Amino acid sequence: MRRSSEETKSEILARARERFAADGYERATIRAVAADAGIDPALVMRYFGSKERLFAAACAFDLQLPDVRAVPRDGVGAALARHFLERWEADETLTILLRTGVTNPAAAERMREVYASQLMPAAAAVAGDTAQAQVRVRAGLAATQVLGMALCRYVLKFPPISAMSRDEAIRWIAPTLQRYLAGAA
Amino acid sequence: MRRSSEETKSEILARARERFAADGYERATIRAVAADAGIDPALVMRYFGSKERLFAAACAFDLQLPDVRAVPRDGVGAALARHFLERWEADETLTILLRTGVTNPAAAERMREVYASQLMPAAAAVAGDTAQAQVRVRAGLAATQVLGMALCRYVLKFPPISAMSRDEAIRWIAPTLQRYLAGAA
DNA sequence: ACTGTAGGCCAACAGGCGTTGACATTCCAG
DNA sequence: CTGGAATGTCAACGCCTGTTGGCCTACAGT
Repeated sequence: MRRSSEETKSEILARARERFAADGYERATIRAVAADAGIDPALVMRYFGSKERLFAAACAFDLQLPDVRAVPRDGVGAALARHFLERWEADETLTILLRTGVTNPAAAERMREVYASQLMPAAAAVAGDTAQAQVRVRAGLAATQVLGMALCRYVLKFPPISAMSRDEAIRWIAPTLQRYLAGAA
Repeated sequence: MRRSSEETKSEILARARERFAADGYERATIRAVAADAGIDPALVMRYFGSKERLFAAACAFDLQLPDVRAVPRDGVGAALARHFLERWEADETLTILLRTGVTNPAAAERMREVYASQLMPAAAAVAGDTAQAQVRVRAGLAATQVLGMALCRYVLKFPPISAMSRDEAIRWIAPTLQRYLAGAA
């Protein structure tokens, strides 16, 4: 009995996050996660039940969006751009979602949930009393630019995009987000 | 001897494209492709040598970008937006690249090649005599918006984005592409 | 000191995968 | 009519996967 149950459990979770983020769902194997954690694969099953449930635990996720009503209306684009890039680099959860969401239906569903429950309300706060349908479109458009930037920068690693500084990336996409969220229709 | 060698070969290729586009690289199995084509898996190997070479054949790809010098300078954003969406819906090759590029290094490399050899020249033509590094950044930024739109619309299927008409999508992202390619730095 | 239990390991399973080589069938050339 | 390519099938291989059940082993409570 080396470690406490909770310690091993969180160790497994940490290694699983790394693997899912690096390899995607299919290529991230339970055996590899177990090897990274220095334990037997059977233990992973004991603690998480199945690969699918391990995955679900690994991508529990909060965007942690700030209250957009606290920033000046013409600064929401820049504020969101900065927040997203920082959030992306803070831990690997968003990379997991992006890498796995493209082939794994459950992960894609999770991304739609994050969009609906976390991004939508922020867009609604910016929009004020605009029609609901219009707000959903605007939030979706913001998602296309944010996810596209993340895809090219962190996953596909397009040289000019992954090489540019965070501030420069923010400077470029902030006006785009500003227009999508608060600009003319 | 039912069909000619070339017929079956292209039948295999067509079914392989469908599978790769729908499932990504790992989940698209040679056995499934063969079953779709109504033949034996061994035949796929005979004609393509390995799964990797089948994949390479399946994503041979030409963006078919129009000559941007033929469109007015303030219309390049709209022209490219329209071209990309039409190109995306014309066949499944771009979806293959996007679905597999996220987990498969070879596919990611292929995407970087497409960016460098096909998108870059177009951006250079728009930019005129701007510095090369600046052009690469601008082409990369355009890629973030185009790929982000495709990701949300065709792969993740974010409801408001996948439901909007092609023209509406073009109307929204055209100004973004315009600014990235030809706007102020 | 003894025992129950929690933490961990081992070996094996059933199934799917890419890949291979030997065999069958069909067609065309001589 | 016959032989040899061309086209296609079959069965099996070795490997890796998620998953399971039984077996250790070290600690905690009495």
